[in-house]
Amino acid sequence: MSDATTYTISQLAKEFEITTRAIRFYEDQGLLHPTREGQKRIYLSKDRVFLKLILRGKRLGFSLAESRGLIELYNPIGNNRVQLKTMVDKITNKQKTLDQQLHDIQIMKNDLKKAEQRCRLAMDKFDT
Amino acid sequence: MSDATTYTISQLAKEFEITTRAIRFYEDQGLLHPTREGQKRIYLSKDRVFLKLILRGKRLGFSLAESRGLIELYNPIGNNRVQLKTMVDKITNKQKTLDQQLHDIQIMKNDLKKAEQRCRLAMDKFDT
DNA sequence: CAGTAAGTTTACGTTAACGTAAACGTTAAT
DNA sequence: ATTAACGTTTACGTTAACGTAAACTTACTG
Repeated sequence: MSDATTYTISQLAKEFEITTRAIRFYEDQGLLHPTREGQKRIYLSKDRVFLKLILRGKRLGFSLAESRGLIELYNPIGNNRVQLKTMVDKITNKQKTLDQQLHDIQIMKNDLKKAEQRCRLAMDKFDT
Repeated sequence: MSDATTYTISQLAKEFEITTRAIRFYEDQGLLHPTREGQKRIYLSKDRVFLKLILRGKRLGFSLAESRGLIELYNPIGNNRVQLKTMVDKITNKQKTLDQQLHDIQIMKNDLKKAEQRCRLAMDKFDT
């Protein structure tokens, strides 16, 4: 499970088509925690997973703060009852927004389908 | 089809739980086109539909520019072949990003489910 | 040993999407 | 007549998420 593969900052930048600036910024915001080899940042596969999560979050319109919240759910889990309860609440909330998004997407897909049909009908008339 | 219901800016603001400032801003950006009664803005049901669309877009992380693009799909459709082709392309692109978002949501929902299970397991151990 | 390729820090600039405040005009009620 | 509730325009302020640039180090490469 503990993948020992490491990555440089430019490797990750290339793979995910983002800038190194962005990656360093995510670190500033506490989303990534690369180790150092001298001055240089070394990223573990864990960081790569988190990066994926960040970008997935961005595609869904999440802020970096929200993605940081999601990343924290990957941690070895809080110690006491209260922390666990808080965690479950956070999870439940996220699940609700995801379900809302699912619903929104269905509506939009329907609207787009209708719009597409209108276009195709109008185009057909040109071809007569 | 032509609903004659009209709305004041504060009615819409209250209904959708946004500020009047935001609504005026959307007009500035060319997303809404209320008529005027003297100085005051009067919104038709069409505007209300567009407002819904804007907020739905926001929940999915769309920019106002993107939502404006979506609104334009509701128009009486472009005149010539080229415009129609452009329109269909835009629609196809949006459909792709929506499908990508659907995929992203499935993954996230799965991750959240696992995280929730870990939490519940940890909580069960407290109750023994 | 000069060059260049990849890394670093520091810092100011930029865009989107409003928030906030000032200063003012209607209309209705007290 | 004044206060309240709602509306208007104009304009500066704010936050997030980087972009861009400068100035520098480290490592290899011809």
